[in-house]
Amino acid sequence: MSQSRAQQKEKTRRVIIDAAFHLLSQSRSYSSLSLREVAREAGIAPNSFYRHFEDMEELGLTLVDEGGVVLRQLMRKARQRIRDRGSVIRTSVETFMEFIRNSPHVFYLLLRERSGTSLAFRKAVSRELQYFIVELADYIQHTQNYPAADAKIQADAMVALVFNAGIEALDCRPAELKTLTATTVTQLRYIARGADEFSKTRTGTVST
Amino acid sequence: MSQSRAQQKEKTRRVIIDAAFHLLSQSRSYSSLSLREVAREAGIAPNSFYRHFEDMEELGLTLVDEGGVVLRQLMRKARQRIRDRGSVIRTSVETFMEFIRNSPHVFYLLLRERSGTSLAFRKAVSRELQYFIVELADYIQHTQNYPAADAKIQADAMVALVFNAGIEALDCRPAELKTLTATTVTQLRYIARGADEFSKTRTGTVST
DNA sequence: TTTTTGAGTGTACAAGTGTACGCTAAATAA
DNA sequence: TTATTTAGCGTACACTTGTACACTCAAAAA
Repeated sequence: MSQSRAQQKEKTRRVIIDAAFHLLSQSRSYSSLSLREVAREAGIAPNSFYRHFEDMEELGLTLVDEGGVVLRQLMRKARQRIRDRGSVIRTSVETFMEFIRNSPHVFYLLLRERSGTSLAFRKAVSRELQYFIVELADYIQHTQNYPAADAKIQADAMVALVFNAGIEALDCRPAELKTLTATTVTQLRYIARGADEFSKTRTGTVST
Repeated sequence: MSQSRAQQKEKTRRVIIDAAFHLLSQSRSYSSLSLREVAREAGIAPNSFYRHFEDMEELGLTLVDEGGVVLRQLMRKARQRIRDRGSVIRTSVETFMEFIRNSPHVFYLLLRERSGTSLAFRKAVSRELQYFIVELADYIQHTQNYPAADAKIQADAMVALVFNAGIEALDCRPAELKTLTATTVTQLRYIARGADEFSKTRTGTVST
């Protein structure tokens, strides 16, 4: 039992992280959380917080990283499903909607900090989203045989639309969610189809 | 001078509103503003605030309304420009980018409160954006001769993408802004083209 | 004229905040 | 064994917050 000290510390760290995630909700953004509040929720003294994090910003960035892990797990799951039953677009959108329902706290965090007041946060979230975009762009590039740049633009648009749908999903009753999903699927199809047509029609220059 | 009393009140109200807008910035969201801070910026006593607004939420909703006015002015301007020199998509995107540069405070507000913690705010911003979407859908419907529902879906996607570009524009150096604009224009073209193709190919049912 | 109204002020208070400082006690090192 | 390290705590302090209350004094009403 030569590392029980470090183990205990790691455990407390987890408690703090979980407490912070738990406090996030539709009516509570990360920036509105106070250090004392997180400490209270974690069941530790306010000062103990500093044994684990420099300040709230450092904790926040840790949360974003953890959120990124959840996102990548989601991505893997989606890939698996696509292999199982085809239909890239519908499967992706449905998997994402499921994610929002299952891990709303993570989604709140990423969504809000993406356009939040802290540059460090914005960068961190942006970096996590890039994984998604790059991966999707790769997929498009290889299955559709597009130039990498075009695939990236397309993937970027698709992720933006899915995220946008996520925002609307927050205030949706379950019934409306189906419509929203269908709408989003249609929008992604427009993009896929449009990009496809452009790649066929590729003329030298395009007029304004 | 029989209404100088009401005039003075209106004037102070404006000072408060302007003070609040002035405090908004890339590093300052509305929800992080305190009543005292706004009062300080406006040069009035904290208590005087209550002579004009019930609480900070009421002031915030007023700001969103005023932001909506700015947006609609923008829309009118864009329509004029389109009439002058064609090219709907490029003109719209450029006008919007200009708006972000000229009225960043308004954009910060709408952007953040759209996915913020207050339902009232989310609804208010959503309502303002609907003007945009409906107007754009109308345009598409009439110039392209689409069913209203399809046009709405298309317009919705376009506004989402332009807004998304706006988020990225916030952390852009002017040089990158040109690339971003070009990318966004391409994305909107994908949608326009994709929707067009779908409307042509309209078969009975579409498989998953 | 006198009376009433109401925008704006100053004081005050309870509640919450971040964090500095010094301590305890248990795990680890010597 | 003894000495050192360190996670966690309690107290304390200076600060900000929202807002209740009692006032002023000029404009509007009577």
